[in-house]
Amino acid sequence: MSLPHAILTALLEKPSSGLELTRRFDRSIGYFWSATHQQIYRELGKLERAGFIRALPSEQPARGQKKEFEVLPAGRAELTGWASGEQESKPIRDALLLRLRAAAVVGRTGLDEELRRHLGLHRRQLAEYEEIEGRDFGAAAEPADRLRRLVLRAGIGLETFWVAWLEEALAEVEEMAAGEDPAGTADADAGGRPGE
Amino acid sequence: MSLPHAILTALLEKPSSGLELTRRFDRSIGYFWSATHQQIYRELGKLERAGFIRALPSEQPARGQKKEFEVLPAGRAELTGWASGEQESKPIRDALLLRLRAAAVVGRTGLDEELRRHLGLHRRQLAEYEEIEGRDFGAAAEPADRLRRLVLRAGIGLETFWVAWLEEALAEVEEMAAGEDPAGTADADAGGRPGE
DNA sequence: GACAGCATGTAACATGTTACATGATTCA
DNA sequence: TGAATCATGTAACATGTTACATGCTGTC
Repeated sequence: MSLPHAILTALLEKPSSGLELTRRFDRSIGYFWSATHQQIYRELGKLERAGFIRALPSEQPARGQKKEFEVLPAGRAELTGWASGEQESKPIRDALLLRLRAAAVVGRTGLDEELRRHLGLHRRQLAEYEEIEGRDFGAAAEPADRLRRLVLRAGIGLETFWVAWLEEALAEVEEMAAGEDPAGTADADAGGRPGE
Repeated sequence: MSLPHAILTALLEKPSSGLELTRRFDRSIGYFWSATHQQIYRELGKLERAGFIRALPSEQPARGQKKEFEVLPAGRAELTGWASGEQESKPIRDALLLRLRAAAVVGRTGLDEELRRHLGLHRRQLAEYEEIEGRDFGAAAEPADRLRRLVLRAGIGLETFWVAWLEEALAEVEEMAAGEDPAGTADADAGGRPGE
């Protein structure tokens, strides 16, 4: 139940059309909550029917015509309630970690290239976040900007972690390849299973 | 498309029934790929129909009777292909960050308590991971265990990050409360919007 | 008027969540 | 025999993904 609240937040920051929202979900908000345009249009319809948002009156009701939405008081109240309550964070769900665990059982063919590729991606993302921080956030500003900067710093911290972990993982995998299994393709045994 | 592969990995590590899998998805594998028993049973059905796994022959086909599964060669091949190919990691999706961003617009009522609560949860999770590392992984072992340890170290790194970030966020939010907005409940304005 | 690009959608399907249903086993 | 627990499932719905459909606007 977070996409509607992401949309309400974005619309409070600035009334927008579906496509404008889609673009903002590719940057900004999208850095920690992504959504496709199909999801956004579907959700805009629901929010409108629920009375949380309304289309800005601009006479065109037709398909292919731009349609801007703004948040109504009920929508702001809904968002306030959601933001101030309790909510558990979901456990980690990461396919790369899963694949590492699979590689422990079926062999680590191609693993080092994949780790290197991800390392490159995360380094690029980290650089992008750091550029945004340098460009948009200078000295301590008003509360709203300080909160947005905290969010950005979470992104920076996470990417920093991934870069460090991937470097560690790559070193470990290369050391394993240099060691007892020159081909690096043999299946590992299934005995022991610590970590259960 | 990761749950079937998570199940194949788990079954290769050890043939299991649906309920046993469910339990392992609450520890171990579940630390980076969670699943409920309903998902697991549904997926076991699909994997069986696809010829990737089979029920161990033990005569009982009835409801309420334990049913153990093992991976067939086709299943192992499927997993090997999935683990050795390319695959993008999904962008971050974190509701707490989204709520921080919402708080920048609708006010930060209750935010500090929520941050403290999450800090406690992440500290506990970190301690659990560290205990597992100390208990199950000693000196460098065989390749399979070294890979599993790498996965665990990702969990440790992520929790370490969250603890550090939450401490930073809490300090910042408390400083904001001590500053220009004693009540801490007023709405922030919507002007500026850096980070777009 | 043809085409590119903008803008809004529909449809079908996969995955994840929540609530509930049913049968087997054990033990008081 | 009745309650607790183990074990396997169904149903309904919410959310996310992929592919496609339709109408508008500007420009060559």
